[in-house]
Amino acid sequence: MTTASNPTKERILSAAELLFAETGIATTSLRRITARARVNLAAVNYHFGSKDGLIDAVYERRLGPVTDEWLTNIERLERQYGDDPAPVEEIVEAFVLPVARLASDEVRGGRIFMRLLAQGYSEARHYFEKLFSSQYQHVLDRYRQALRRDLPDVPGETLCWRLQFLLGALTQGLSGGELLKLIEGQADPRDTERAVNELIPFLVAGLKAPAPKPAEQPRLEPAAGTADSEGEIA
Amino acid sequence: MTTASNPTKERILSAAELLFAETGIATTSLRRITARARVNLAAVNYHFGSKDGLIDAVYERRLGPVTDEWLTNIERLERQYGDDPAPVEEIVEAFVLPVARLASDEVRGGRIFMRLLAQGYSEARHYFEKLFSSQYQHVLDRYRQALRRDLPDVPGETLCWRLQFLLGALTQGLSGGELLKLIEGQADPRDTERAVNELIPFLVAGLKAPAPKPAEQPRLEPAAGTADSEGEIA
DNA sequence: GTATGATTGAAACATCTGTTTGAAACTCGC
DNA sequence: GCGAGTTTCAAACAGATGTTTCAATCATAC
Repeated sequence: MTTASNPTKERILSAAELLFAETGIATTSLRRITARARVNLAAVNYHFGSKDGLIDAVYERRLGPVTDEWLTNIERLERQYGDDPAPVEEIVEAFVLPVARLASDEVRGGRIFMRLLAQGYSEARHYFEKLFSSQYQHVLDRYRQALRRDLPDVPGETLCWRLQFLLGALTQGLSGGELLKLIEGQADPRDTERAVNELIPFLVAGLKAPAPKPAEQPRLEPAAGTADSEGEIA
Repeated sequence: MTTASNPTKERILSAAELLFAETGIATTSLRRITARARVNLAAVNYHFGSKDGLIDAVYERRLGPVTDEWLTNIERLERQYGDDPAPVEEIVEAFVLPVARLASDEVRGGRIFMRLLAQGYSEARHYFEKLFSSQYQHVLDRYRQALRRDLPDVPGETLCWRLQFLLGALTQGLSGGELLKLIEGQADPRDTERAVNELIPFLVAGLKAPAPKPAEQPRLEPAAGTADSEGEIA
């Protein structure tokens, strides 16, 4: 009914995903999408209601399986280890692998979507916040609690920060590595298997790091130059 | 001539930066910008030539000082330690602080720009690639080499990957933490000083992590469900 | 075959986009 | 005070955008 049985709907989704990732969501017109999908312009509004509906559908198609896998994995760990803390490595792997699997889904353009995901916070923020608070928050919290049990020396707040860093490194690392190309020609940014192999020790070590000393001295003394005050705008 | 002495130019830049960060670059019209800046519509084309010119100027205004500071810091370290390897902590701090200083520049809306930076790869990619290859690549390489000397056990490629992860965690961590809010209400995402304090141990530990074992078994066996083949689009 | 509902098609809709124009308003040296 | 150069302004420009319309086509059950 919803998938695969309806070819034009899927054609539109794939074309949209590709073009969104290539040139951004806002700058991609429905005409470019429908031309790429070899489908009539009106088909988008017919099948998805509006461009916003299409955007939602593009994200939904990919993110659903990831959430499911996240949930499956954490539940497996909880069952497996009971009240004992699961090893950090396994928790991290349980979190990273579903995303990596998405990124490595070449035939369905997974990596393209990863780039879309990395930019999601900006262009489709309202959708993300809705989606996040309804689904991911819950899952993410399970992972946080699992890590918490395993890292008694890391304060709760610090763990929150580190989860944020983890998410940043994860999306950046799996989104195809535009930056990596620029750092040096060496590593192949398309090698997801390799990316995972590199990511996990990095993240595990970061999570396990000793908690930062509370304050020391403030390191952010005001910058040297440029002291114009810049009037507010009403 | 160029800065501060020309009020409308600065007004446009600030209004554009704010709106770009709030609603994205492509979806922000010149009319919204000029209205916010209380300036005539034609002023943008008069002062910046085009919308693209304005986008460039917005990025340039913030990124110039960061690059300068990056360069200053790495040169100070090179001078200070000579042929000895500088401690990883200091290298990381020398890299993180200029960005953090930018993010904490509340009066000039630095954090807003950080969000813009985090989304920069997608919306202003062409500009970023130009800018990156002309400026950052060079600086980033100095940091990479400094770290390389200090981490002889970490293979070159692995270090490249880790630099990428570092950049991801850095932008995500300093961009105001939309995610952090959602993880849990605890930490204050606006506390840049705190973010730096948390970032540095995390990144240092990640960089120092033992190198990953080459291959093991492939961890990305194809996902369980969803086996529709998804026709290509020509 | 024919009638019913879902889908496609080409064309037009109003609106918004970045940019340009040319006249008015300034600034500043003389 | 005047006039050259810079900056502002309102108005218009051509083009692209998302959406709607309504007839044509398709599939399917009777």
